[in-house]
Amino acid sequence: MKKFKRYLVTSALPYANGPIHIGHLAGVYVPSDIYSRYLRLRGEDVISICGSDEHGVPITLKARNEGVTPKEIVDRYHAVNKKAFEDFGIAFDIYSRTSNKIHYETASEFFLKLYNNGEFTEKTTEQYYDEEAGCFLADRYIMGTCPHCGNESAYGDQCERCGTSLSPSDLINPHSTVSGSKPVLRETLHWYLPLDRYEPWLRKWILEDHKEWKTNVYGQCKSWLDQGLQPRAVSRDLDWGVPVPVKNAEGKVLYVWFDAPIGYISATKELTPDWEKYWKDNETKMVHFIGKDNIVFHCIIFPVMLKAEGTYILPENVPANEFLNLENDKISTSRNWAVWLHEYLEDFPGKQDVLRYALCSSAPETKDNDFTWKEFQARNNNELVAILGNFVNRTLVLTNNYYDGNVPPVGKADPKDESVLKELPGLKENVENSLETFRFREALKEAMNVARLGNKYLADAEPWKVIKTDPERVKTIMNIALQITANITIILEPFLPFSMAKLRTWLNISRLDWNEAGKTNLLKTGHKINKPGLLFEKIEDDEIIRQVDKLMATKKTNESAAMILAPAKDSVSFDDFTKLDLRTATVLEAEKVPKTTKLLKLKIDTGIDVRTIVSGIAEYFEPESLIGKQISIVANLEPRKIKGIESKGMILMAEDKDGRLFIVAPEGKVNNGSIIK
RNA sequence: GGCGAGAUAGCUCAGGUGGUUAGAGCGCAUGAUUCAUAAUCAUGAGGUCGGGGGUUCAAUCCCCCCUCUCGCUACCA
Repeated sequence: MKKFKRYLVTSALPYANGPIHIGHLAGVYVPSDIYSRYLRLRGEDVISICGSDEHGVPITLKARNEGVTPKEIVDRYHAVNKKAFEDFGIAFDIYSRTSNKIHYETASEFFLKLYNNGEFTEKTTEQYYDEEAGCFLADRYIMGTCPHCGNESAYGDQCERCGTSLSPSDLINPHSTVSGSKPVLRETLHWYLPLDRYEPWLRKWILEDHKEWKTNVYGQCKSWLDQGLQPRAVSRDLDWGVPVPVKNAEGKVLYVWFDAPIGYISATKELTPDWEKYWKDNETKMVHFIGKDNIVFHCIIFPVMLKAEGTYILPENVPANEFLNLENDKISTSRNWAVWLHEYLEDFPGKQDVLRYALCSSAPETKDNDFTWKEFQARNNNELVAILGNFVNRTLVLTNNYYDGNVPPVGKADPKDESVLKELPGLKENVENSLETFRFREALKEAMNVARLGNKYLADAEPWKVIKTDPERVKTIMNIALQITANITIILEPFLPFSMAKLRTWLNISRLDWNEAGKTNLLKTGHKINKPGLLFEKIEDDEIIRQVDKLMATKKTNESAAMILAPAKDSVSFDDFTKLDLRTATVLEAEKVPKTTKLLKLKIDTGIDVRTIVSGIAEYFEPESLIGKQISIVANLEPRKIKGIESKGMILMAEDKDGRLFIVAPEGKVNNGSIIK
């Protein structure tokens, strides 16, 4: 394996429109922190970079909703998250933010360099424009009626009620959320990064040179490359972000995906004048810690940017994790289904390491994983308390009882002692190998094996028995148990920094270098240790019940929450109503439209004719079950081609809160073609 | 529908190159033990490796088909 002189560790920049939750931690920040703490402990030159990602449309929207400026939003969450990370012991060397001046400069320079090198293509497209407010509108700024579910407050990119993804042109009665006026299409110029130009290079760099990447990462990249890459716009019409630094670009900013990863660079610049050493020297190993939603940006787009710029190094690895669920349900900010870091820190003061441990032991490394409070409790009580805390406690208590806290001398080691001591270097190596291949769960398990080894040793050697018959022998036993304890302070340090700091004060030692691990003379004979406390406390059922209840309350709130009903529509004249030709009809044939998930092709008898309707209902109805069913239709809707099939009309359905569809039909059998009025 | 990832013990997961009897932690059962926060240590039970075909002397692993979960994507008048 190539040896590197220094390390640059980046962690995905959290988006500054909400607080950090356990999903972020398990996927990104806990692993990256363990990794960088381990490297520091080994004495490597390593910097760990993170910061708030503060641009983009969602922040401007949230600001608008709350009637504050975007700056106020990002200031708020930057402060909350920065503090939460600090309190939790995520030891970034810098937690910067993309609204900093240095970032504007860095991002502008980066853009200009690519611009001047002719790396961009320009394209004029039609975008929606608000004539009253005098600005272009991002999709999110356009609202209208969802053509799918009738929700009148659907956004131009998505209807929040039925989850359908939309484009602004889909909306019925679109209006700008800025001024309320009707948006018009207007031409606008944007710059594009032609990813396709770099496809051959990417194929080699990833598919051939980085076969060691995690299968989920590698597979996803391959999938993108095989589908063929498209040029991607690097600018947007928006007033919140880094302005595009060229002429005739008023009102245009760098698209947030372009701007955000450059945040890693500007944060490094802010941290050290030596930043180029980390970004431009082949002897630096760069590692991006991210979640799986970010794979394409960090493995394809950002590398293309760096490559196009020409002077930067590329990541050696991108250990993306999958997602963490919470109590069997997807973590969701909008549904408040999460364990928020700042709340955890309040509810469980001093228990940072417990959460670090629980999240690392069940990190979603190879597939989505589920966090439950019951498991959290079990990890604490059965592992941290019972195995680690207990071993440390019995060793320190015995030492204090027998020797008044002085480390006793080692006598002649018997074969049992020697075999135990010989295991230490092996365990240390196991942890190293696992960490260096980004298997954090495995690394933690191996690290805990040191404590297991200690417990087993004590049980076998039985110093509390031997003390009655051979006190000299007990000195050796306790010395060895103490050396194991000292090893624990090193090997578990990257995972449990708070507890190991505590343990060091009890052992009365300062922090030891990783390379000391495995040695059996870390504590000198006669060294005086302090009175210990408890390393971990049991977590009782009531604390867990309280947390689960909190979540159940959330669930109840969500379930009982009234369906978000579309507001009443403007009244229409009777004449307008009579323009609609609503009729009864009967389904004659029904089949799935090939290569679609939702579409059914129906042949129906409308009384006046037999026609074909394509309808997006396949997820809720078996085709056969519809045959013979009476339905209601809009008979005079403009025909439209869907997946190449001409659809003449629309079937009326009632949609429940959860998206389930129900046929709207006459109560009794009536003739096909009967008018509905 | 397409693409990617996954499905292994009650739970969470290993199983790098196909090769004895498929492993670990937690949980469970039994025994030992009492220095320790009812902690520890030992032993054990527990598996149709999602289902079905195929290749092979040999398949958890390779190939094909299917089912289910997650993500990306297409589709919704």
